[in-house]
Amino acid sequence: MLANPEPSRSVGDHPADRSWRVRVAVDAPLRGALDYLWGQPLAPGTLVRVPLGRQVVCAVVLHCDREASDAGSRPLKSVEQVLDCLQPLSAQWMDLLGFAADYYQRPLGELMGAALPGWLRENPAQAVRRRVQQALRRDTRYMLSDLGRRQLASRLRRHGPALVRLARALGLEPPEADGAADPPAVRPAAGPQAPGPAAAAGLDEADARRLHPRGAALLREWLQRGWLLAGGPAPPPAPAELPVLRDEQAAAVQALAQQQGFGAQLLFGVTGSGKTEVYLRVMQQVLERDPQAQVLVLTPEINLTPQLLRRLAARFPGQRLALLHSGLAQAERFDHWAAAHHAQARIVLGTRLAVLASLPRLALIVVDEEHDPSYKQQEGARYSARDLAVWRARQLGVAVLLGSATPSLESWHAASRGRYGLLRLQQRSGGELPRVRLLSSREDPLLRAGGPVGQALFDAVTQRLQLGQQCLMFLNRRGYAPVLCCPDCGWMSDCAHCDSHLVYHRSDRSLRCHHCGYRQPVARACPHCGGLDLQPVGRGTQRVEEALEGLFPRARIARIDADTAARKGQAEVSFSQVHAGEVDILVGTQMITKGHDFQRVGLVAALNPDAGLFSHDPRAPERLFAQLVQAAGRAGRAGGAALQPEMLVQTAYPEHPLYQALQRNDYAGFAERELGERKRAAMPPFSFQALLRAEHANPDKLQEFIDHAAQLAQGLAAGGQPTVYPPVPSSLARLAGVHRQQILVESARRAALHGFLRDWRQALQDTRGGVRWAIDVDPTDF
DNA sequence: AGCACGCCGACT
DNA sequence: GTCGGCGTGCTC
Repeated sequence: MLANPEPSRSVGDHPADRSWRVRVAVDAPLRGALDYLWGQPLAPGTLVRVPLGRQVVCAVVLHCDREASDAGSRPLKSVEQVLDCLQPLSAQWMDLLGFAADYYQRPLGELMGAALPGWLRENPAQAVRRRVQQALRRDTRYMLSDLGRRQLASRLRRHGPALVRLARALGLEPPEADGAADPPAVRPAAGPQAPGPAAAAGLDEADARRLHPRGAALLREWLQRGWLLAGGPAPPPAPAELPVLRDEQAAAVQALAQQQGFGAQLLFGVTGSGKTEVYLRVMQQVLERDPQAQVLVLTPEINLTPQLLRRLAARFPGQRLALLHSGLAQAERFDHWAAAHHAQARIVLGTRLAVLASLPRLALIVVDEEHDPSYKQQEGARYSARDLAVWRARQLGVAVLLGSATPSLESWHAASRGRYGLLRLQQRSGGELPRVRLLSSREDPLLRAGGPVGQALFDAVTQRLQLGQQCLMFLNRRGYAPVLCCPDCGWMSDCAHCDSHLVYHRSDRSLRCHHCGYRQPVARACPHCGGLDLQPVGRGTQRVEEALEGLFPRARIARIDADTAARKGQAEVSFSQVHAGEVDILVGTQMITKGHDFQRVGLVAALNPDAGLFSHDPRAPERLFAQLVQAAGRAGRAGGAALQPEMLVQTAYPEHPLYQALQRNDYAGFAERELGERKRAAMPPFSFQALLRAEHANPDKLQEFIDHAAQLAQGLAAGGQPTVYPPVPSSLARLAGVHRQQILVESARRAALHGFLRDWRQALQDTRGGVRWAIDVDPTDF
């Protein structure tokens, strides 16, 4: 299967060559499967290239049987190429994608298209073959398995010296003492600390070729027989070098060690309680128990978690680690995907799309920051990577570990019902949790005067700066001011294409729409009345930065948001300046609350987080709570500071239960209250929802469609299952010149909702009118 | 999704 | 007289 030296066959013209009917899924918005012909039967999961219209596309074999001679119907086309250098996708992978396609109401081919690397889809078989051979060879080292050790040991005497050299280089001890063994030419394995004997690093194909004329072929052959392990064994880290686990951590690791088969465990740990160390220990157990096992680690955004990547690489230096995220170049992503698909990568670290990766030996899934909204795909197939991770773990009978300091209400609810295990980490390993102080912004003179910083916050910052500590200022608005306003006539800088304001950016004197990207130079005079006194209203990070420069003239101030990060690497430069102590005050959006632990930050301030309290989006409070907890966690972990780290929240509603719970560090209390509200309102997790989103440039056409859809839904939901709410404009009713409406449906029973969605989708598919629409199952964004 | 085919306005 | 708008329909 692997690296078959024969080139893939092209189609022949003999009828005998076309006697099997191959049913495939293609990445086109086609509901049904397509049939082709091929000379031999192809296993389900085989990747092929097939002609479709006048192009050739990648497809996955679903099924294969003898050609049914349908006389009269149009003759089938033939499969063009079989990508036989890649193992067929497993039945379990096919089932996973089938489930996801069905659950999220999307064509199977579309899901497969999303799961397979784009490079694979766009390249012919020969190019794929070349790349696979490279990808699987490069940096891949092989070690003997126990089986291989026994088999080779019993054969060594019968073979020549070249084979003996090869076997020894792979780690087979010489049968008798033999001091003359020359060390093989082996590069050290990738990874920051990979010392140890040369054999521990394993051999790659190039090394093998140097040791034996047929070395590379032998490696492949032995790999197939199970004599070899890819990646080499994890040199087990010496226990003395590992951090000592606290009791809570040890108990969590122990719980996972004892778990048999499927189980979802919610690892609820405050910031700094050592969740990552628990992941690493549990991973180590799994990787050691089965020398071929693979672990999938999901993370919200890979660019924001360089520390996790570094720790994985440092802890498992011998293992090949694959990365899967959209930031990789296409060909590079293919290499990682292929390494995972052929089980050479034992550890796969990726963002939500990685949950769909082919992982034939998957034995454990870790979902870090499981509450993070970015696990939900917001276009195309709108799947939840967290939910699919749990499904996949159940399918395979393996553990899934969901980690968070502020779990999603869904997971918390599942844990409180006993459906998930609950593992708590409540102690912080280094330093104390920052104390939370709520600062009322109501009577503050500095805020009344229009500044971003109240008196209490000003004093606190001053004190920290005097102590040589750093301050983090967190504000969820980039730009200078969210809108420009004419005091004479009331004109506001509205976007011509969206129902939103143009944000004033002072750096280049532009007005920009943060939704559609529209951009224009800032007007000198009011375009409506000609008034010259245009006023920026409200505050963004740029304006805060400017104000802070005035308030703290001697402080070194840096800003990190999507605008400063637009320059490649700029954010990392700023972050490293903070780490190096070259910055006193860092201003930014939630970008600064993720991924980085700052040792010298003594104070974290949320300048104006109240918008999350009263949003029409029912999930806004839990997002706000999670954000604030995350921000608080940035405060220095190095104990021994002269002053305890603090989180300050400037709010007009210090008595609000959300802030009160934050102050008590009481996630459980917050969650119970939110869940109570959810229950009263019959919202998830006490019901199941789906949303029909429709959009069109012409509001009348959109209205016509959405009314029709509502009518259809009412007809299909006779008996009240599910509840169909009336159509409403979406939160940005007009975006980039397109009008948007939506219909919410909700049911207490998932099966009822699901059956309804099937029928509704089918009926909608038959309606014409050019309106773009999609069903969003378990929507998180309204 | 692509990529055709198919009927109605402003251009060499 | 053509070039080209995107509505409609199909891809085994």
